Amino acid sequence: MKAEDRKALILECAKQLFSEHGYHKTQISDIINRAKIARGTVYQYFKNKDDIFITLLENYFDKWQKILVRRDYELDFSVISPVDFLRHRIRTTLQFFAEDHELCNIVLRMGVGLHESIETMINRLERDILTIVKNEIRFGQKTHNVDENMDTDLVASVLGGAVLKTAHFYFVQERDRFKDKSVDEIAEGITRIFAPGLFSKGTWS
Amino acid sequence: MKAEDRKALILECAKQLFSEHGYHKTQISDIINRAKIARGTVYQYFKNKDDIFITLLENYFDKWQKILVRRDYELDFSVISPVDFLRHRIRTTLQFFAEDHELCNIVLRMGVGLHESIETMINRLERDILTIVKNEIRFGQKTHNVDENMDTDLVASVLGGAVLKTAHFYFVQERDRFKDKSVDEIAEGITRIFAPGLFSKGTWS
Amino acid sequence: MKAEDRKALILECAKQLFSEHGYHKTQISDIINRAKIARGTVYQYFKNKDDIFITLLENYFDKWQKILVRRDYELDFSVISPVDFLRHRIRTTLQFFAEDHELCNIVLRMGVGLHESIETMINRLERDILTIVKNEIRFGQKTHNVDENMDTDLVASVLGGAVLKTAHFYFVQERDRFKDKSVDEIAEGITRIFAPGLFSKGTWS
Amino acid sequence: MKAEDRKALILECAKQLFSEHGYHKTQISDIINRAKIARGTVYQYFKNKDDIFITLLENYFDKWQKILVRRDYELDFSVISPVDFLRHRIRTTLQFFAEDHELCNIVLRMGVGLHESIETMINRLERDILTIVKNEIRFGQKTHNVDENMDTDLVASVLGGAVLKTAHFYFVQERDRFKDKSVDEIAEGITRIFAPGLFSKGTWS
DNA sequence: AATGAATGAGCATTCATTCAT
DNA sequence: CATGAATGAATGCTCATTCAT
Repeated sequence: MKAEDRKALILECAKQLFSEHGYHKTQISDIINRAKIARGTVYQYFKNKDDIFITLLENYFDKWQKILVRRDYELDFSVISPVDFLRHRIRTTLQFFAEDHELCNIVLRMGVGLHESIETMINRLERDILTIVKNEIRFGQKTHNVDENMDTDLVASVLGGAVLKTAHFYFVQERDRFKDKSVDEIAEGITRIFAPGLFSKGTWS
Repeated sequence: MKAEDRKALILECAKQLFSEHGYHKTQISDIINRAKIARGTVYQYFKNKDDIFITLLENYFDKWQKILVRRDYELDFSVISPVDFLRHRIRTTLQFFAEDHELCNIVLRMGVGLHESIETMINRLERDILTIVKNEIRFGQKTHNVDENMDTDLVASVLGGAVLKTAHFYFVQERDRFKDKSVDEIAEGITRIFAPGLFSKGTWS
Repeated sequence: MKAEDRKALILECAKQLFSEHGYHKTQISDIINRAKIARGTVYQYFKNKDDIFITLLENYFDKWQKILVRRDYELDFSVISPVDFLRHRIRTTLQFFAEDHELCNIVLRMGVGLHESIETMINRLERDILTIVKNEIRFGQKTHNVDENMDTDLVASVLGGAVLKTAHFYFVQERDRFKDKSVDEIAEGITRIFAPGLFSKGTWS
Repeated sequence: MKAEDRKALILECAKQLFSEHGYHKTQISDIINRAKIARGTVYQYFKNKDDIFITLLENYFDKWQKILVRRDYELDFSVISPVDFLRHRIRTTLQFFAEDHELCNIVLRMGVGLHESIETMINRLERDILTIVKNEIRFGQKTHNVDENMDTDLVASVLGGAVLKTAHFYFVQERDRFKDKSVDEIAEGITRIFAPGLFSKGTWS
């Protein structure tokens, strides 16, 4: 077996396991068992466990950037409409994640790998939050303020993802940079983005 | 010191540490050092380390639900417009997260305690993704397809959060339930939600 | 409740628990739960956990010595035969253990209190040893060398207890004192004690 | 060093320590210090501390059974007398224990690792019991009812071991099975086994 | 290069004992 | 005397990493 193949084998097995059980619950033992190689071999190709994980992420990111660039060549910007461009971007991104759900899970849920009981709790919490959002959209549909053809699962997921990520962005990640930004201002901004799409009936035939 | 206070003290210290360093890198020793209590005391109030984390999440979720209910009393549904309702919901949720950025960090599971180098890598990846999205929005603004008053940070965060969360929802979390749903269909749905808000000029005065 | 009663209560509960689960697996918590007293109260009457155990053993030994002395008054040595004396001594001792099987268990099986799996193993080993001895006695009965009315359970227990205890006495406890004593010599001695009783037919009508 | 040797080394050191200080007082640290190996090495060969102990017991029991079988080939059952057979069995068993006094101590479970003070107390109790028995035998010798050549240490050990083991067997171990058996019946049985051997003068020349 | 036995720092958890109320 | 919250020393076990073969 060639060196490159062996490295790829380790990465593939690690990817599966990191996705299934998360970083912490995945042990070197698990990786070598699945790859059917010796313990020391891992360290011939990777500095340590972190290195495997980072390589995985880097590969993934590179792949994404390449896809973005490649797909762009297919677009003729002088012709395509903004809506088509947005749709294209979203589709390309989704396609990318759809093709490798394991890496999708790793990148978007790095927190996985806590103990059983905690995972259960987190999953319940996530589901509960989405359910609440979904119920409110359905209420909007009943009162004829929201298009009945809208997919509630989709809207809940989009809204939930947007709001939570934005909260995290302003209040944690870039907290210092935006410490003067008021909650009202952010809420207003998000509302303006969503309101037209959510409350303009007839677009979801 | 009353028993309830002591339990609250442990939770408070644990919350800070879990937020700062994540679950795995936070040790019982860190908690007791910060709380200035004895090792055994932790186990008088909590079954184990997991129990602390779960209690934190549960408290947080309860708190959120209570706030949602309480704020709803302030609304007169017969009068309020759908947009106002949406804005209200978003503001309430943001407010909640803004008030406790530590729990925000824990719940949204960034920095769950991976090693230094991995955290760095993940953060870079996240920032890079947002930057790409931001650049595209700016491009839209230059071509006068997107309102120039729009906050690119906000839109990037909203769009990024929405798309990534939706990818995770359909391709990982609820993969089996939606295995027949096509990527195009999902992309179309997301586009319909965002397009009206993003490309209707004049709403961001 | 009077002080003496309270001390007796603690001893009684401790005795039960030490017998059921052994010294190590019995925790102070178990004792105070069963006695329905406070944790600190135990230390008002006993210096520490050891003190409880030792008090239990001492009480037991005192009791036994008193019974031995008391019963002796009932005997008229000028009349009683040696056999009757032996029978009397054995009966008295057995009676004593029979009256308090919990303390019997504590005194005779101090080793109890290991982990589940070990206890299981030890018990199996003990049963296996007795079974082997029993089978050999039955073989003796089939070849008409041993009285058929003899109770094989009893003989196995007596022989097993005698040989194992003697081994422990000469090879562990008093090893130094008897380092010159040969195994053959000891085996010969034990044989002489048992042979007449085991192979004289007709005594077990 | 070969793997089997290393496992044997751990077992040997553990055996010594378990015999010296008992199961509970023997720590993994003690074992690795004596074996001069690393902490983790222990867990490469044994699942946990219990596993070491159980392996020790199992090895010992297997060894005993094998010796019993091996020695039996040496016997010609058509020729050997019952007394010779009994002597042979006892000698074989004693020989086995004599060869490994450490395992003897472990199996017969004295000194299972209680605290210093308790061990002392238990040992005193044991010695006292044997002394009482010994004195009574000497009294029998003075009254010429017991052969003067009899070894009082031996008889005390045999009688003590037999009676205590039998008490434990009927009143604790197999309590439910024999709840109808009277103390008198048991005492009578034991007496019949011992009386002929103890009171027939001239056999101990 | 490949192997896998050996390593040992690191950590959660237990539980007898204390002491302020 | 009684209480029970607080204490902290003690310990078994894990698992990423190393290195001699």
